[in-house]
Amino acid sequence: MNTHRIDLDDDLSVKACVHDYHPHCGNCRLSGICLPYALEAAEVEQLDSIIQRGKPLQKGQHLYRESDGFESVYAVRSGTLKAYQTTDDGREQVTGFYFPGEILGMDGIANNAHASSARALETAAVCEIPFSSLEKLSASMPHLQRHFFQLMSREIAEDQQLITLLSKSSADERVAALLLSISSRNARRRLSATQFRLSMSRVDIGNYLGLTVETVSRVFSRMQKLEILQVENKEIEILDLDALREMADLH
Amino acid sequence: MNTHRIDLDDDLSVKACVHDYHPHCGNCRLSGICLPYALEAAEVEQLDSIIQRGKPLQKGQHLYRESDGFESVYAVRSGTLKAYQTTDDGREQVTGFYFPGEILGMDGIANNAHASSARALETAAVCEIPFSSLEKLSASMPHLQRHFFQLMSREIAEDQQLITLLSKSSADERVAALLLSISSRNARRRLSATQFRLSMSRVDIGNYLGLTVETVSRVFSRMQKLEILQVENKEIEILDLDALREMADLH
DNA sequence: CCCGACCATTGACGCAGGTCAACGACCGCG
DNA sequence: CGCGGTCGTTGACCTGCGTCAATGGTCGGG
Repeated sequence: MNTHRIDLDDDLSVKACVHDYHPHCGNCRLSGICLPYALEAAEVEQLDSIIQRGKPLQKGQHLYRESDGFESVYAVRSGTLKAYQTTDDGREQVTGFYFPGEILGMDGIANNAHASSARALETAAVCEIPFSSLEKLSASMPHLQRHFFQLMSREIAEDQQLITLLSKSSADERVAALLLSISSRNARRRLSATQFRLSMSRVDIGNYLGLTVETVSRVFSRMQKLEILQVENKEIEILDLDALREMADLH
Repeated sequence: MNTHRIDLDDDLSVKACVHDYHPHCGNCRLSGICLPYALEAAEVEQLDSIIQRGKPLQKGQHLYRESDGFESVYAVRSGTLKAYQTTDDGREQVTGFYFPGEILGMDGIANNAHASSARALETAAVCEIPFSSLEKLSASMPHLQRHFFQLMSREIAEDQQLITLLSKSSADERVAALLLSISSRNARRRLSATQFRLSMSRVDIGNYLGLTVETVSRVFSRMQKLEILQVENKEIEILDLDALREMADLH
């Protein structure tokens, strides 16, 4: 079922109790991804103290909506979320998928209002990090400040990667690139880089990549025929990683 | 010729001298765009002291290159720059145009190396802001810290706009959106919102928008025929702003 | 002032991927 | 366990934009 949950629950805080256990950053398996390396225990403790952990989001539930007031950024603890914008004429654009350890909501800082909406693609837990507290804390913790600059910078760099992808690549390249991205993000969390379950629908994939469902489906079929991929509904197995890389790079 | 230069030079610092005049933030006409509003004079002075102003870039000259070590972010003082990435297979992707008052280079923070290259589209002057100094200063100036978070957040939000554009829009919509973007950025600098000179080539426009030169050219011609635009080489006049907006929104 | 290189425009044509349609598979629900 | 709804796949067809090619226009350098 939900392997992330298992990942996270096997090392609970000492404060844990049945209906209100309290996981914290100090023992979170994902801290290597979402926290700066260089933080000292006391600093982690401080950071931990500002973080709020709400009840899990159910599939389809919103974490925040476009134009909601901006209060916090969020770290994904388990599950997957998608961020998306709605254009004036009602079309939807998925701008990103967020996996455990990743941070979302940073596009809301500029105007004190979220520039996108975020909803859970499956049951998901998040850590809420109130931004005003984070700002204050950053001023006294250089590592933390730097880390947030870096996180935002990475988001920019990744968006630019996506821009290039959308602007220059064929359908095959786009799908290949997404699969490789998911693969490497899985690897970072010590999950399989070659076998995983897509938590998003084909519609979402197509939307994200600027393709129609039909095209995404055809690409999957084609890759399966070429024995690059094993597709069984949402279950994906990458059979030939090199071929996939080649596909993503150039035509 | 270069109206920006005139804009900037008519109010020189008292320290000005022939070969080494020293403009500073306190009297820069663009400070409303690139600095936080809430900064006090003494704070501006401090910020000013870390900023370096090199000699102008000539057309085509690089400000930084992809994978150069990351040292600074840059504020455009005059002229225009483009940022672009080069993919493995040699294709180029323009990721942004930067006008006076705008800040570039923030994508380099994540990995301590620039994620894109930046070159001048015409003679341009920039203020170099060493990032390590900026970080230190931010820690003691909450307004400044907040401002930089906001700037980066805005860059993210804008990139996401572009993603939507590339993913969902027709050639007409893309070109219309770019023209409107330039128009409103001009307005912010108190230049004409309806008449301007495109500093970038059709190739760059096409590249940025994920279109070929030919398509860009055809769209311009079509818009001219519809009396939405007056195109005379790089000189653009928007004749019907509403029609252009309509074109950008939906089909 | 002239030349060559580059830039922009326009036309003819082809193709990748969008659109429309039909159908099968899966899944949550009663 | 059967039923309706959503999701995914596949095929046939169509079209917007890319590609190729030819021509004119502009600009910087000698």
